[in-house]
Amino acid sequence: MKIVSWNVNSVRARIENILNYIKDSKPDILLLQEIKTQNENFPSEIFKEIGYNSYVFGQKSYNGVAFLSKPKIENVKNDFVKDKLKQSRIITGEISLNKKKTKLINIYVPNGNPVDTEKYEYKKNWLVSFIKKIKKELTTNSNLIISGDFNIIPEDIDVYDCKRYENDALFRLEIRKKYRELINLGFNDIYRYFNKSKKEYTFWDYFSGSWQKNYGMRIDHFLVSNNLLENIKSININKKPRSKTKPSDHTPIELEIN
DNA sequence: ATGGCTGAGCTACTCAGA
Repeated sequence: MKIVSWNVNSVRARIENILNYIKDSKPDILLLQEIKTQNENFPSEIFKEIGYNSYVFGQKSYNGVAFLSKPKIENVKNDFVKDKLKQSRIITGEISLNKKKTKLINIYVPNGNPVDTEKYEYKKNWLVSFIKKIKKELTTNSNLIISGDFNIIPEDIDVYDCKRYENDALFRLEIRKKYRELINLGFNDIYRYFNKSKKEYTFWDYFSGSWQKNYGMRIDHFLVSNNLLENIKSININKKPRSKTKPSDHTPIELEIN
């Protein structure tokens, strides 16, 4: 089973790129973030035509997350954490992996910049609530996949210039510690697990030739619970979509799991 | 290099992204 996470930066502006990507990479399940549209304007019919069910938690203009899936996803919910600002940042559902009932958790973590503002506090509090809920979830379910745009650079090697980002909301030690705290509940950062020292990124901003200069960062992740580690076949950052015309600023990260 | 580039909503310009 191929499960992919991709922050598309607007599903409607990106529709051609998404369809081309699906044709090329044939994911079974796509976790989308930043769809930037309400449920009623999500192009579900277009995806239906190529064999994908849509499960959407949209929002006007900003945020919004969704699943596109060939297999049915059960028990889809958008209330995993209570969002204080009522932003659409999380959608969960259940699939079966090798007879293990598995919860898929698709997240779009707040950016948090600028630091020392209410935006930063919102990110921090969002992560605190999320970790608390994951801890609770683990008491009844050991098969969890958390994936999406975390807006967290885990380590120095995950950004082109760590000095420049040390006081940024994506890289501040306080935020990275939240990431470690989450992992320490019993997860692995699957990209880093299979690539101990490789420098690869999932995001390059649109400014001043960042893509061409490879000024990027690794902020989109797959955290898989220890119980599912034996099921994993591979993980891959697919840079091709970022090189196309009218790209998202993020590129897909692809997990193969049995 | 706190700039510059892109999308939504809307139709001039602001907000948000990271």
